[in-house]
Amino acid sequence: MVTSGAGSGSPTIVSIAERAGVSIASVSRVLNGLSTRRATEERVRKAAAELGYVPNSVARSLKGGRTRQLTFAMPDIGNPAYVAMVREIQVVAKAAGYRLLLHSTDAVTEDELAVVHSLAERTSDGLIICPIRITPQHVEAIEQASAPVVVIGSPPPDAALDCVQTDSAIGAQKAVWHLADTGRRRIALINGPVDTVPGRNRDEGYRKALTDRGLSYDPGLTAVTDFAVAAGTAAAHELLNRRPDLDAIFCANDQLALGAVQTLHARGIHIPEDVAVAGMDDSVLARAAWPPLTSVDLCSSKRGRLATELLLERLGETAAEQGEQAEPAEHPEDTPAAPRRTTTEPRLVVRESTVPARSA
Amino acid sequence: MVTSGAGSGSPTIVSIAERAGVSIASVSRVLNGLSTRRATEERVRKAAAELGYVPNSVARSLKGGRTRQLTFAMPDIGNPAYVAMVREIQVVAKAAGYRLLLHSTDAVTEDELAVVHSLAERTSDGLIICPIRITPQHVEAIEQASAPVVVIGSPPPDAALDCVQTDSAIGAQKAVWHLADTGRRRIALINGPVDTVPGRNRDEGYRKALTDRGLSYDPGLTAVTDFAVAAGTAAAHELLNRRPDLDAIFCANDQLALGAVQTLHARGIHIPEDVAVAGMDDSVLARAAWPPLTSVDLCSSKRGRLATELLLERLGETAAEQGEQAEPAEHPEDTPAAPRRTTTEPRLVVRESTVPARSA
DNA sequence: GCAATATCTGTAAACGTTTCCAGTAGCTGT
DNA sequence: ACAGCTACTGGAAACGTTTACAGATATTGC
Repeated sequence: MVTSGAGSGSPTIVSIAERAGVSIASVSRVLNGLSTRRATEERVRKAAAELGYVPNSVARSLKGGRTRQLTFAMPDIGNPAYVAMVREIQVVAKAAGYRLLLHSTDAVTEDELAVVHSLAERTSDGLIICPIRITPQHVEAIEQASAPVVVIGSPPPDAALDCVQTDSAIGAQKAVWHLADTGRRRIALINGPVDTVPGRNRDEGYRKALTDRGLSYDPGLTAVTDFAVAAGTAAAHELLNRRPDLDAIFCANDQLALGAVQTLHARGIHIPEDVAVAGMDDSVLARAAWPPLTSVDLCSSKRGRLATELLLERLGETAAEQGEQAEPAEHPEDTPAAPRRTTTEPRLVVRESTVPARSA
Repeated sequence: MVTSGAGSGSPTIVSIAERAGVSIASVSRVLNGLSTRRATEERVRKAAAELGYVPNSVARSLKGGRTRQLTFAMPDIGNPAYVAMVREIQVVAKAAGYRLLLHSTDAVTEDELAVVHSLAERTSDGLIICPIRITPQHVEAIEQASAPVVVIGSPPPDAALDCVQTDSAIGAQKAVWHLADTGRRRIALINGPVDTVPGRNRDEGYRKALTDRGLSYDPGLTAVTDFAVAAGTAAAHELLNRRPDLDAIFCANDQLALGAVQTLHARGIHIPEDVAVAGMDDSVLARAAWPPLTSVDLCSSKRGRLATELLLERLGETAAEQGEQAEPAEHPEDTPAAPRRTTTEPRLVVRESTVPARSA
């Protein structure tokens, strides 16, 4: 019937232009709400509706240089702490009109670097990355990255990176203080790998807290393993064999704590009467356990939100309720914005795994 | 110094062509491994390396019509069953060279339809969607979708959709059989909304199993609420108030079961001696609970994997180890491939929440 | 060394948009 | 009805690739 355009694929701006008898420029303008004569607008809208036109986002990205996609890379989606981040990132990103690309890196450095480098492919407009080991290569790759990157975690202080961190050493300290203050004297530690930032910090906080409370550090009371439930189970067995008199276990995350709890149950040891258990992350697992776990809230959700907001700001999405006066507009063009570090305060959440519930 | 190209943005194929003194066509050919004279290849590679060239995936997508992105849309990333799917989908997609876009729909129909329709934007090459309510609009939208869609779930039998399903009615039946066969007589049900496919199926399986074992259906023993931990806690309280003599609770998923377990603990009721509890999904929560939960494995991971493989096949990625002879190549072009339904078999996993552990 | 061939290379078009620029049509005021 | 202005419109270029085609080299056989 008609000349062309109706042919094969989905309708484009060209099909609409033909059908409406206008130029593609006019179609584009109508569709983007630029001022147009009433008659033109109506014909274009009609044609677009009849054809069921939907703009091609790839073409739009190519022209506009923005994909409206963000990437989140984390070590392990099996860890509820990261799930909490994903959820929050998704919400904020979606609200700002961005889609979310997900990467699981298994905490493998090469994979993490690959994700950073892949920004050069222009597949997404920005990256939130959550590395548990931060090498000089990480820092360099991120500093050189071809799109904004926000790190969730704690890079070395001299690294000029945007990041959202939490002081998990203090978090660990708070947990151990709490254990000591509720009368525990032989407090064990089940930690993740100490060559990771979280592992190192937890170790540091644990030791400091012991000193603070006049307890001595005893290597026999510590175990180092992976951040996972099964690892917690095994480590707890080992510790109990070695030191049957321990009266508390502080675990570097909730997964480890859950594992430890299983071991204690299996051995008929009462929580918290015989042994108290505390975890970190305050993830859903802390509430899922029995007894509910005392845990240090490291603000996963909040960090996810803050990271996303910071990233959006770097992307020039004036982060709406920024509260501050809109001053920083005067950027001398070549000065990169000063890296910003945001810190959240860890918070101890006490539950029945360390303190018996008062009977009802 | 040089004429042009070095200017602003990242290096393109044009910059390389200039630097190497060849045409952009040659650059493209070298970079895509097409046959080239040795000298040309070397100069191009050298120039590309010096400039740190990375191909622009958006431009590539526009030309090629493929984005190498898949989308996964699920109701709630807080549910570990979906997390299991995400993880598996990620792995398979990544192995095939696809990135993964994530959508959380909160099980809101409009959001789900929007995701399906957004395929027309060509943002991703295919979609895996996991709706818990499947309306005629869903079916129609998916049938008309402008890219392949695989449903994880159970659309009505007459819907011509690719899907990966599991018979959760039978799953529920198996769980209730097990409870009855271990001596329980007053078996309660905590279900999710019955206007969802999973809710309806669980209800059906529960009733069938009761009949099978000569138990009568008692509305006073059932509660309907949301698929969430807090909902499980509340529902269990309600049921126990109403029927203090119940001796088992079958829960429509692990989150509800976990909630129920909390309630039982809080009331000092012993599991499984006084009341047995069974859940569904066999998620990490089932192992996290104490006592570990008997649960019906609905194959979340496997369904995620199968769905992704099916989707990749629809995308023409010859799914490698397909085993079959490569016959179906002869497609008469207009016949759409016959919709395929894959079903996984639910499997009961018995743990201590229904059967006391034999003492060691 | 020459023709015939095989191999490689460059030009240009295409993918679907947005946007600059110049031109044209429509208004306004008289 | 006309000048002058504004408001809209169409042509064309651009974003960074891939690829068909034709044209240019290099290779081979004698």
